[in-house]
Amino acid sequence: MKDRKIRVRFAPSPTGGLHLGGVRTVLYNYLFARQQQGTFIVRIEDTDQSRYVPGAEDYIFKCLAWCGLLPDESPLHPGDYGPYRQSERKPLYLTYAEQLIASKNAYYAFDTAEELEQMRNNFKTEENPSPQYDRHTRMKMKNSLVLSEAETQRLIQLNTPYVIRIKMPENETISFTDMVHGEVTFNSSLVDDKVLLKADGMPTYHLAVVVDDFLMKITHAFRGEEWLSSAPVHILLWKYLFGLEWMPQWAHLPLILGPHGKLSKRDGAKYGFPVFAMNWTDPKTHELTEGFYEKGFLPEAFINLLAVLGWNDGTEQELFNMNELIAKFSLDRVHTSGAKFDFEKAKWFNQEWIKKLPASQLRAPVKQIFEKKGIHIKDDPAFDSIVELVKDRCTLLPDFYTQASYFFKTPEHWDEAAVKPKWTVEKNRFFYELIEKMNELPHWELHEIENIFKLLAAEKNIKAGELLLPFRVMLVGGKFGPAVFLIAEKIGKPETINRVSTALNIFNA
RNA sequence: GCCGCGUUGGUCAAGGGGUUAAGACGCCUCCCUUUCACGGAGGAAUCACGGGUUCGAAUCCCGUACGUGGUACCA
Repeated sequence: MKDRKIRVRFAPSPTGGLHLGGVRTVLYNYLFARQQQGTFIVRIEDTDQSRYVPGAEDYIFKCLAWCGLLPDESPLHPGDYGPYRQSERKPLYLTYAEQLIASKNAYYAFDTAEELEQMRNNFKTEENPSPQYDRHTRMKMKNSLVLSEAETQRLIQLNTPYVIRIKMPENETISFTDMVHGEVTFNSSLVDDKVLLKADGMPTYHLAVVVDDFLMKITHAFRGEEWLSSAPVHILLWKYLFGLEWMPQWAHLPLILGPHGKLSKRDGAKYGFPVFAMNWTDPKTHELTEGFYEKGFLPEAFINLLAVLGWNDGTEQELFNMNELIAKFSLDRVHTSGAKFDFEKAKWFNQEWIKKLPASQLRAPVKQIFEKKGIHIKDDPAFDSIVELVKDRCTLLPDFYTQASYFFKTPEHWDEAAVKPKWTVEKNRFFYELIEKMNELPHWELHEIENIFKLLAAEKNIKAGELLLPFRVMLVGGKFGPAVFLIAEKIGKPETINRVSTALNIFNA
């Protein structure tokens, strides 16, 4: 790889939701690009027309926007290396595939799907349950290696569907230095003759990545570890087509695992945690997979938790903002082993970020939750002070609703079980008299309220502590929330009196 | 089956020949708090196994086991 401007790319296939692991790959790309003053590109790998899913591409960009990981070049903001969708680059690939045929590193294959299946069945043994199209079998198939030149040309003239396959060399050692794994070695004899160009004229991933990474001048290529096994194919393609000195440096990132093996949508549904960045509804099955956004995560927290799932800076620091990540991220501290995703820890990150951010930054998303529940916020400064008051009690954004909705509306149910067992006629009388005292109170202010409350309690010879919990349940509905007199002050005199008398009816029923 | 990559508490992890093997999440106990949280103090729990190399191995080497990915005209 020559010395040149850093260019990295995230290359998603628009076939569905954007997975946790996908976002982390984007993130590492982004951090690396920003740190190295490079360019971050998004290229859409839509070469499989049978897997085209409408809406998936828009969805991906929506997720990136929410995460704050916007690319410098993409189909939406093209740079000088477009088009940025592989489907729009289709004519390019044939040229390169034919170049490989000319150099005898690839060949035409005319086998039908049925013939391939037959081959696999014929050669299947106990030791080899999945025979490959490789040096053992290719001479028994229908391809330009066994057919005469004339016959090959004739079939092509006849519009016989064909694919172009790479011809893997025999017994060559292929190795490269991966930025996270170090030296990785393969024997070419063990790799099959992968299809490079499909019968519909579209390239497979293998051809497309190599061609596009070259044409787009990619210098560093990050991808999931599931690609490591096909690295030898890509390395050979680089060697045959463009020269190894132009090949990007590879970084194969460790997988993110679920509770039992690879993390899947199913795990999310089963264990009740999101696996996609944002909600995704499959347009065919209408199946909804939950997203971190809708679950109530802050993008800051989502980015933070993803960054440290497979990387750390070597210190005890766990909370990082984007700028710190850009400054501190380094590939040589990315782990080699997969990490199990722990939703409990993920929630902790969100809670930390809620505590960390000022109310002014929490306001917009929290407000949105209230609006959805039918509570319209008019007074932003007042709302901010309430957000500030309850944020220590919230781990996910919707918690703000349960923790603060009583500031805006009368509770619908009361935790009677917390009060009733210790309810007495004396307490009952206390609260009736409290209503009167509150009514007479000229200045509705925290300390004044507390004062009359305590004086009355002393007068009635009841410990204030005995009365505080019932009072709280009357105002809040349950035994939670900040200081009870503060709540009374905030909701105002008429509403406090209203809630006390409403609750009294219920406690006495 | 074959090939690749991995393996430090339940989970995320630091440590890369000599350490009482950090820290975080979660769990438990206590303190703070007339609620719930926040905060604070403590606790239980670990180097997959077997062989080497070495005065000494979590750390290096080799096996084994296990996990994981690949083995598609999917990415």
